[in-house]
Parts: sequence; C-alpha cells; structure tokens
Amino acid sequence: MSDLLERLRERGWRMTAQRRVVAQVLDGDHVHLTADEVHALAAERLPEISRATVYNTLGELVSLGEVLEVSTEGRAKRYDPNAHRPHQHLVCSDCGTIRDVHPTGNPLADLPAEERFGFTVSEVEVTYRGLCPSCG
Amino acid sequence: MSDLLERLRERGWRMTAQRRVVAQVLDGDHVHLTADEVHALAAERLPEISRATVYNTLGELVSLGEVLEVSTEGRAKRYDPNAHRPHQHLVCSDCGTIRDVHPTGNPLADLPAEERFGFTVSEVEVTYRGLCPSCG
DNA sequence: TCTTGACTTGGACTCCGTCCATCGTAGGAT
DNA sequence: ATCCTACGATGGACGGAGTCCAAGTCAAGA
Repeated sequence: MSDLLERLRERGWRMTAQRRVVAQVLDGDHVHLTADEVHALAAERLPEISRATVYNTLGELVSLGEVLEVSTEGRAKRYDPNAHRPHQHLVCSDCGTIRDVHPTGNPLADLPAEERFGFTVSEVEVTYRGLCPSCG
Repeated sequence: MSDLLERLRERGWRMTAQRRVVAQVLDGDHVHLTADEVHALAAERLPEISRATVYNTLGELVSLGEVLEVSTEGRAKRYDPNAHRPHQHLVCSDCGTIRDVHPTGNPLADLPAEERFGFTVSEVEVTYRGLCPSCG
C-alpha cells in the first residue's frame, strides 16, 4: 500500500492529502467501489474532500494502470484496485455486486482470423452474469 | 420486418403507430443505434413521438428478446436488432465502431464451479477490443 | 521563505434515462 | 358502427453519474 504511494511519487505525482486518502481507500479492501463510495470512505478521513477531486484522482489512477475501471450495465462505474493479476468479472444482474474470477481457456484463440475484420485485437473482456446467492 | 410486427402482435402487443415506427427503424438497418438516434429516426416518420415512448418501447423489445442492449463504456446504450443469431462484439478502442463477431468455443465452460461463488451464472458476454483498420 | 504551477473546490452543467399525472386510442364488447 | 376502458403516449420534472470551470490553495523546488 505504501507501495502504491511510492510508485505514484516516483511517477512525479504531487502528493496531496486528498490523493493519499483516495489511494489508501482503494488499497484497503479488495472490493470494487463506485466513485461515490470511494468519496464517502475518503470523506471519513478527510471530511472536506470534493467529488471532483475523487473523480480526477480515480481517472489518473486508471490511466496510470494502477486501478481498473469496470463499467456495469447502466450503473455507476466501479474501480478495481486489483489491476496487477489479470482476471475477469462475475456480476450480479440484480444488485450489481462484482467478484473477480479466473476462468480457464483463452477466448482470444476463439476468434478466427476471418472474424477479425482487419482489427488488431489486443484485449478480451469476459463478463459472466447471473444472480448472486443473496439475490438468487 | 413485418415478421417482427407479426411476432409482437402474437404476443399481445397493442399495435400503435409509435411502436410500429420504432420497430421499423430498428429493423431497417443493421447498425447499433442509441435510443436518441432511434428517436430521431422515428421522429422523421412520426414527428410527435416522445422520448419516453421510445425508451419504453425499446425496453419492451429488449425484455421480449427481440433486441439486445449493448452498453458501451460510459456512453449511451446501443440497441442491436440482431438478437436472433447469438454473437459477441468487437469494439475499436479508438473510434468506438462495433462489429458483430461469432467466436468459437464456449466461455461458460471455462468457469469452474469453485469460481462461481454460489452465483447462478446465466450469461457470458465477451468483448474483443483493438484497433479497426482505419484507426490501426 | 518565496514562487509558481499543479491541485482542489463546489457549484453549475450535461447527458442519459426514469417517473408521473394526464390525455388519447386500439380493439374487444355490444 | 359505436362505445368503453384499460393500455399506451405524452412531455415536463426529476434523478444519478460524471464533467467543467473559475477561483482559491498549497507542495515542493529555487
């Protein structure tokens, strides 16, 4: 976790109280929070932090590759601090809960050349949907 | 296309001018339109159609399984009339273009039971990302 | 300590979508 | 053919998520 702060400092981040708090909130739990949840948790430690700052900081963390953005069907985006181990997501269609999963197989291999239409395909994203134990 | 209207009638749809127009707009092109685009095209034929009606109708078509909803990273949802042949999407990371693709394999089988966390998994969505020929 | 440009603030704004009270009408009943 | 009524349409208000901006603040290098 101070790992994260360390890496950020090395990349020339100006270290402010706000950024520190946002990074710590994300680094704490391995849950996928929405921007507003991050804001609420950050505000517990730093009451005057603004929503705009949380959005800015999350955006920066995403473009630095420290955090993944997971957008779920029409709901608010969630931020996934587990950016280093590759994984896919299992989403509850009812309450929106997300779990990380590690499927076997390689979906990239399942897309034949003639189905690529000249695209340079670099990434595959697999989302499993269903009902979680509480909603099922 | 009158196929579609036929099927809808059979399912007890009350056939109104608005619904007919929305169904025809979707059925015409095989492009993935946003709700507002559908509204604009529908309004060419039926100037007074309201946004709410377009949203309602699209929602009904989706829950009847006649149309698929494709939500793209933070932007407006798009509606995919090609609901009968199952397919996945190939998205250009740069310009947002979407192509339908038909990968081989069955990703559902790639998620072992111990990675399901008690969820009832019913659906898998695979999105391939990369650069299209014009952006590559 | 001073300076400065990067960062933060918060409120207005936009975009996408939903809600709701009211009005209109498709289509079965007569 | 006409009437009835429940289903559908309307449009304006509303709500959530996210962005923008002008003004104020402050981290950190000189």
